[in-house]
Amino acid sequence: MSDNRQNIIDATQRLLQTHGLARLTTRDIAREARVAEGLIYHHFKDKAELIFEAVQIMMEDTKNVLQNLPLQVGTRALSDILEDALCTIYRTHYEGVFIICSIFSDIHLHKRMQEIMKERNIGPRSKIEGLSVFLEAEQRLGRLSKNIDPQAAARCLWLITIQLAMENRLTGRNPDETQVRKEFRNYMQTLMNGLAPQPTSEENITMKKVKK
Amino acid sequence: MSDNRQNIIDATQRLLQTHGLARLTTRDIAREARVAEGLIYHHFKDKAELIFEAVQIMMEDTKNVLQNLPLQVGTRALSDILEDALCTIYRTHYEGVFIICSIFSDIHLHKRMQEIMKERNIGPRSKIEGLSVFLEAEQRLGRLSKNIDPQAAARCLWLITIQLAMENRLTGRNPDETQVRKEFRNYMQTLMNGLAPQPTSEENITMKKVKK
Amino acid sequence: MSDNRQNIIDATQRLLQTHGLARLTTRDIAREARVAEGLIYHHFKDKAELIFEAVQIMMEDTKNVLQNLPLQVGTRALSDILEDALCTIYRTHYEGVFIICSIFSDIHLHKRMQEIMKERNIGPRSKIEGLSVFLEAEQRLGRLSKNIDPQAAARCLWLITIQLAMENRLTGRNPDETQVRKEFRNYMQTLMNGLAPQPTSEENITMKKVKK
Amino acid sequence: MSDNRQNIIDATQRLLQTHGLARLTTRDIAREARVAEGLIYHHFKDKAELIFEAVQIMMEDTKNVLQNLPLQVGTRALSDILEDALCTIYRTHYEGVFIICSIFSDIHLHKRMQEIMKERNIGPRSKIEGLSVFLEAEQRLGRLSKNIDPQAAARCLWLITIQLAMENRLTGRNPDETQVRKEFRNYMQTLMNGLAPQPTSEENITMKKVKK
DNA sequence: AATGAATGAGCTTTCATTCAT
DNA sequence: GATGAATGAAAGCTCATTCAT
Repeated sequence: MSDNRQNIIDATQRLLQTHGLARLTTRDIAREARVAEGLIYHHFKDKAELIFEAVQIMMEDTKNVLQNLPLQVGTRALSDILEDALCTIYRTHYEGVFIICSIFSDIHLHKRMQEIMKERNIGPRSKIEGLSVFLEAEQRLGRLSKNIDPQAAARCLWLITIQLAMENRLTGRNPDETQVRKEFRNYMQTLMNGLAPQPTSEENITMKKVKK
Repeated sequence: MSDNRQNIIDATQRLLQTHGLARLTTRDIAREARVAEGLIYHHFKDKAELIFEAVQIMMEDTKNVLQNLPLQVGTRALSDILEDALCTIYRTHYEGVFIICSIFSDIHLHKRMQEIMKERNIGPRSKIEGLSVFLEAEQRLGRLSKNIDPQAAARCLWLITIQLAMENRLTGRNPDETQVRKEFRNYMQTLMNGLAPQPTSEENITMKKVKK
Repeated sequence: MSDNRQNIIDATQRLLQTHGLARLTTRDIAREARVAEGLIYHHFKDKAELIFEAVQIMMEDTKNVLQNLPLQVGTRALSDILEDALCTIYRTHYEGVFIICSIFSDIHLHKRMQEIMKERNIGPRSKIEGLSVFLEAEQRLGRLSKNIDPQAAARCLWLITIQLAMENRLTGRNPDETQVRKEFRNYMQTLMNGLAPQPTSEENITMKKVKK
Repeated sequence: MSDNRQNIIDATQRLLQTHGLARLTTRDIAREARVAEGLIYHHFKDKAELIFEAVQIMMEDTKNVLQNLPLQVGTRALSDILEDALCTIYRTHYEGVFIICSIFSDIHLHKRMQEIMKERNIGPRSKIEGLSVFLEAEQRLGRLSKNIDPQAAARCLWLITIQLAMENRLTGRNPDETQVRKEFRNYMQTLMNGLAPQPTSEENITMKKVKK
């Protein structure tokens, strides 16, 4: 006894993640879900409704994952926590990048999604929020510079994961977590030290380097 | 006497911005350009090449700004130069984000685009290159920290503008230039100072602030 | 209750024989079979696969005759067995020469056909094989010269029927079976005796003639 | 000063020989002839007329080549003369096989060609005639078995070259003359000795073998 | 005579959707 | 609920032909 409605939604999600919306056909969905093509129209009014359902569920999932992130404030070395967080965000985006792009490619879909996102408060802002709150807390603990704006910082970190996820997805690579982690460390070094020239003596820089 | 090649490109741009890629058909393009459908294939090898051409022209502004960036090394306050550049990039991407994402949402189209880019020796990197070269020069002038990797920094700046463009599009907002500029300044401050807490005395920070 | 798959194949055969491949369109096939054009692609991967299927069925007779040939080894006069077989091959090829040549006239189609044959492990050789095996058996029985290469001989016989079919089609003639049979006998005599002058006495030749 | 009319015909012939009729476009012809596409319609009523002209000229050429063959009766070793002749026929067919097949693929073209061939007495029969006459003469000289029918023999030889030409053209191979010659010798051995078992003593066979 | 941009009908193929079973 | 054969509109693309220059 299988819940075919759910099967179809799951199959749609899987195909959206791996192949995108542009070439997503009802035939492929039916094959992936191991049901007849006609059954789709028994459970959903049309293809658009099915896609809409699938995307919505994916977005809720992503939101939940990210909102549970900042429970770890002060528990471990900051860089470790951040790395973990970024890896989670990376994974989420690696899975969702095709969908996000797809929504932009269809003005109809885009408009409807905008409405939904407003209603349910799902959106990039709301997701970054979790990271931002976490950084603010760490800042209060003195583990982050008092000069930075936590929101802006959260965004910078956020962006890097998106970029990496898109690049890897589109080039067909799927590096394992250790590799991803290594790349993040590289970017984070730049972000932590800042772009501005250091006004202090040479020792300072050396010290920093030693620290890491 | 009409240049139909240009007509077709213009029509494509118009339709991309108003309806998105998903609903873009050669039939519609021909109708919009008031030419026969077959003419498209006289001037372009296939639909992908036409889209490529349209996107290239849309990105012209960004290209020009970034290629001319190295000429401004050391001319004005670093933050001013960067702000101007980022604003232009932002604007172009705000206009074009629909189209760029669309291409990413269709694996077939994306592959064909990469082929065309190879044929013509154009790469997405080439745009960031200008920014990267500029940052390196500024670094040599001592206006940027010696600890940063100019390439990584260029990427961070680049990403921020794209992300901002996407986010505003996704949420349906269209802030005017002063607002955009303000937001950039916020990000850049974070990037310049770095996330890490300053190990030196309070004066240091004050000095930095004064400098800007 | 109609088997539309078969309808489509039948319609294809009819159109191939009456109009040739050059003017064969999927539209016409669908109309002839009284089905929707799209149905063709439900039952066949592409137009080439449909044509392949149609040709296969047309060649069925030849296949059966040749595969059953080894069962007749030594049962009747060798020349009778061969004549029967060649007549069937002739007939099939007279019907099918248009189509076979058509496939050779389109490089794309020809390549696709070879792909399909590879997929299904079918080869044109396999038909000649039956003839070749038969000749080898007869050779062991002493009813064929020990000096000949059964494969080369099989090929010669095979070619003669095809050539005759092509020539008659090309010149617009359609001789009845007795005429065809007579012509084959003529060829076979030449093949059996060989072109080389007989080095032995006159009696020899007389003996041969008596034998047949 | 160039005769563009002839240029176009020549280009058409070249393309027909190498690529066949099925994908022959006026655009390709114009490019091959280095003229504008429109010029074709200045010199020929339509594409069909051009093709017709080109094919006709090719057929006349072939006819001439083959009718001059049997002037060498008795001049050299029989096998040498035959080998030379077969090589010429082979070459002609290697060049013409696509055309022959193409004519079969279009019933319209086929019917018109049939008419023309009748009018001008060009056809496979008339071409084989030359070979047949030659064999008859050699038979009278005692260099061929008195038992064979020269016409049937001519056909057998003829067929072999066609078959080899088709096979090589379609598999994309173009073996040089020595290779072709070697293969012919193999077939000719079978044809010369005949398929029938040798009724004479064992020595005879040995003698034959020694002879070769 | 020569050009090549422009036309538009027609091609193969795709795919969301329907419907008899 | 479930199937999958069947539909037909529309997609990208080809190509013989025309025509202003």
